[in-house]
Amino acid sequence: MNKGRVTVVDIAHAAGVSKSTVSLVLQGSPLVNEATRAKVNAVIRDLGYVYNRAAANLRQTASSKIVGIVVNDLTNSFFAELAVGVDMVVQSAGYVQFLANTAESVTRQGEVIASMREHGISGLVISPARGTEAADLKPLVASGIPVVVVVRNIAGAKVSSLISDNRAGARAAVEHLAGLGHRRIAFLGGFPDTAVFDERRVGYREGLAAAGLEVANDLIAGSAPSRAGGVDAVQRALLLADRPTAALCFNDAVAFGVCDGLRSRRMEPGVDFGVVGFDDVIEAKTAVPALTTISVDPQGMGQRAAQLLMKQINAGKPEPEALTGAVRLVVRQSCGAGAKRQEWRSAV
Amino acid sequence: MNKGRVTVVDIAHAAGVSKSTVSLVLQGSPLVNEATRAKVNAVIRDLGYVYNRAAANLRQTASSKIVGIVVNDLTNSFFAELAVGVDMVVQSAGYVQFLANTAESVTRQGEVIASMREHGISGLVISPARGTEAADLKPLVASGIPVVVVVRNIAGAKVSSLISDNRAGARAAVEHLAGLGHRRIAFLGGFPDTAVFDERRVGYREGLAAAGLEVANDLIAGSAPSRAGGVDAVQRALLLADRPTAALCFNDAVAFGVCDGLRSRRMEPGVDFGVVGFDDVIEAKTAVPALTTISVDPQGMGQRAAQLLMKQINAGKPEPEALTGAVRLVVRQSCGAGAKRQEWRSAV
DNA sequence: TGACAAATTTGGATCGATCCAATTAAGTCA
DNA sequence: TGACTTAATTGGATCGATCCAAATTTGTCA
Repeated sequence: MNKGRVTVVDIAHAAGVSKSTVSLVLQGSPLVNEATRAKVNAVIRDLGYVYNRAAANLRQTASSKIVGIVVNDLTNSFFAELAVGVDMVVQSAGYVQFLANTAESVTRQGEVIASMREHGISGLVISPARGTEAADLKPLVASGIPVVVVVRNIAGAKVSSLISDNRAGARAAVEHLAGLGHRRIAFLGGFPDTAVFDERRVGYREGLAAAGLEVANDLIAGSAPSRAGGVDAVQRALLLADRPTAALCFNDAVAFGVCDGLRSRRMEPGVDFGVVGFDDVIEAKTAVPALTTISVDPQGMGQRAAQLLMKQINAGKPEPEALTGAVRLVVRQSCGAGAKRQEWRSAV
Repeated sequence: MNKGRVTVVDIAHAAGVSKSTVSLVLQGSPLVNEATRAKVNAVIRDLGYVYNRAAANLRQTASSKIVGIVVNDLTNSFFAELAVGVDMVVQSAGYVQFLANTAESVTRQGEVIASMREHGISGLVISPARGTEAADLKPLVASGIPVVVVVRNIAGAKVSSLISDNRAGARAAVEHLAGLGHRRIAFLGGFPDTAVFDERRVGYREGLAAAGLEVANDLIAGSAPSRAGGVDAVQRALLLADRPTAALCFNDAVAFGVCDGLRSRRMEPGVDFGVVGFDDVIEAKTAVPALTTISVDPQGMGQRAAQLLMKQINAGKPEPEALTGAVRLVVRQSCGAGAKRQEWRSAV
């Protein structure tokens, strides 16, 4: 008994052919006679044979049919959806994915990438942890494995990237709020030392400038990019002498927190204060009030990233491409667009 | 050039030793002399050698250091956190995880399990898709691979399971609401054809009985187990002649939807209507009002499931165990416990 | 029927790391 | 120094599937 494991040799023996023939059947070669093919397939089914990919991949000509996906925070539904998008494409291409969560730890990220390399991934989609540098991906890229960076860019890394158009999105949001009559528009939440924060802040400023509004630094209040952070940020903003009447939030989680914070001060989002989020997570649509936000479609983004990766894997030699994901403003209730026109003044 | 790939033989040649010695160094054997070990390690670093796990696993004595995790809906943050919990344990045990999302498709689930088998996983944690039968896992268990089923049980499958104590949780929630003075308590949301729904409904009935309340079937309103489903379910419940004044919801997502639905009818959750969720997802704590719910701790559950799996992998022969996860009632605002005592009557 | 082409089948070498038995080097002691 | 133990190293076989060149069978036509 070979530990219960059935191999090509066992199949060959039982079917009365050579292992080479069995191998040809396995890969659906047209060289093999229909009658033998049928017989071999029957034996395969009878013996409960399981193909051993690891053994096949040993030949250097073969590729592993495994891709890695590394995300910085899977508990954030944005990234969970991103992973689902990748999974969909990867699965239908006959690949499987190694998924690892780094929880924003560059150390752990290094470990999982090393482990994935040892397991022979043929490509990697990564949403890097905060503080990731080009050097962290260097060995991977050097060995010719295609890498697609999503969501957060890494300066100087010679890899493909798929980043959503944060600047244009933020700008559109601010212009929309200005169009509704708001004069004091805050930018709430997010860690100021990240590239994404930077891009959105630039867009925020552009939007203000385009609307002929003054840019005041006290209207920018960073925080953790979470619901709790949003509560915190809006509370600080409301302490200002000259209060904002609306806010663009770093992301949807922050925006929900801002709504919570407003309510705890007896202000109703979309009525007493305009709120715009960023990302358009699934809950944005069904929340009350429904969240006006910049739609990024994380699942679609995951799909595009995976498609790009697949293209590069098949191409053999990866040619870095930098794509930007289109974003669009989705107007719902939280910005107050439906409410009757009024002058937005700081309530006392 | 071997396609740039560095192997043990290359290392051996460069270090002036045999491949056997290199292999011993790789596995940290005490048999090798310190001086040679140092030299070999230096060469390994210099040449940028990457260990090839697939090749090593080819020997039948070795195990793959890969586990699979299959979830039915990764976009649901409950399962995303479960996956994170599994990932934590698995990573620190030096394993990597194949993660696949089935989106409740039994067909896809079958495909991914087959694919994982071909890649030689040494264990599987699975939250099965709706409609999964014992037969779907049969070949896997037959080949001696440990399987841990989480969240949803599969009748008749000879595998280990880790299911949270749905009955006790639901019962505690209902007794709590009854203790607050509620007489008409609804059970909202969830698909009625699932085991989890069944268990929670049993607990709901037990709770009503224990409080001496009548069990009325019209107070049970199923729906999709999502935020949108919650909105829908509460709206139907409020159309009843004899309206409920509180509800136990199938899960937290439904509970949030119920809050949304109440607000859209100008009722405030925790004031005009008592709401209790199930699962205790991260947002439950920070939502406004904070959600009273049954805490299941999905991340901890993932960890326990992974630990159980690891134990079985190391044990060699998997001995099926059925564990139930403890749950506890977390009282926050949405149930109205903080509000001043009053008679709960159906508001007109 | 023999010569030749086309269709099938096959043994052996190969991928990269591990394991075993066997060999060599170093150390100990009478 | 020789006999012996202990430490360190090594060649070859092995895992399971693939690939190649070579062998075998079948088919075609003069």
